[in-house]
Amino acid sequence: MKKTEAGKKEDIKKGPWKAEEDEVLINHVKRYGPRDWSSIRSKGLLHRTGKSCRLRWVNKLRPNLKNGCKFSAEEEKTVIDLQSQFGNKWARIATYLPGRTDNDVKNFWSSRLKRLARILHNSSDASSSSCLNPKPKKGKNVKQSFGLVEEESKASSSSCSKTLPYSSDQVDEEALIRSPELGIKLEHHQPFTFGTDLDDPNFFYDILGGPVDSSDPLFALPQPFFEPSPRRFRHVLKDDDEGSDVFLHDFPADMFDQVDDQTRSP
DNA sequence: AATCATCCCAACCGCGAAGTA
DNA sequence: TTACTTCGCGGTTGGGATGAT
Repeated sequence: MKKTEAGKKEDIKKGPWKAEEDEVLINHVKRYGPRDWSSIRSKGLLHRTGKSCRLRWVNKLRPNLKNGCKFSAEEEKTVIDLQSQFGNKWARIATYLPGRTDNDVKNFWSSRLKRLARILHNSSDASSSSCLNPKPKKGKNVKQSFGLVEEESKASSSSCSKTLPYSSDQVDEEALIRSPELGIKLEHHQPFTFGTDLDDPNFFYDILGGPVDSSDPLFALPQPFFEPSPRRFRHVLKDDDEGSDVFLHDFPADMFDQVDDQTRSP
C-alpha cells in the first residue's frame, strides 16, 4: 500500500528552504537520481512533500541553472516568440532556454505582462482625461516593458533606441488590446505609435509576439537544449503527437560534481 | 528619511495524467 | 478494470528588494 502525501499533514514543513534541507535533498538525488520524491519524506529525511522537494530541485538545486541572472534580450525574444507559438506551455518553452526553468519563464512572462497591462491601462486613463504626455510614475513604455529598450541601448550605443516618450493620444487602445491570456493582443496592422519606432521592422516583434519575418535568421528559434520526456510533456504530446526523449535521469554521471560548488556559491 | 509603487522570485495550490497494486 | 498514489504543469500569492517621489 502506498503512502499518500496528504496522509501526514501534521508534520509537513512549508516555507523557505534551509541549507541543511537542500543538502539532504541533494544527497538524495545523488544517490537515487531526481525521482522518488515522495520517498524523501517517507524515509524521514525531510518533512517536505515530494512535490515540494521536486520543485526545489528543479527550480533551485539542479545543476547549470542561471539563478539570479536576468533574461538576456535574446532569451526574451525567444520567450516571446515561443509563447506565441506554444501558448503558456512554460515547461516546453523552458527547454529552449538552457539554465532556465518553467518557473523562471512563467515569472518573466507574467511580470512583463503585468507591466504592459499597467502601461496600457495608464495610457487609457490618461487619454480619457485628455491629458497630454502622461507620465506614469514609474512607467515604462510598451517596448521597455519587455525589457528590450535597455538591452538595445546597451547593445548598440550608435543606434538610436529612442526612449519612446509616448503620449496616450497616440494609442488606439481598441486596436491594441485583446488577448487570450491577459486580455492583451497587439494587432500588428493597427495604427500604433509609441514614439518613432514604427520605422523599426522589429518593433512589433519586440512588443509582444511573432517574428516580423520568420525567415530572418535573427528570429530563427533555437533548438531545445534537451528534448522533453514523454511524461514531462504529456499534455503537449497528446496534442501534437511529437516524439519523446529523456530528461533528468539521462544527465551525465558527473553532473553532480558541480552541485556542491553551485549550492555553496551565493 | 519616509513612504509608496513596482519588480522579482520562491514557493504553494489545484488539477489532470501517468503509473501501479 | 478500478482505485489510489505519484508526478508534472500552470496559475497564483506573498514577501523582500529596489527605485521613485
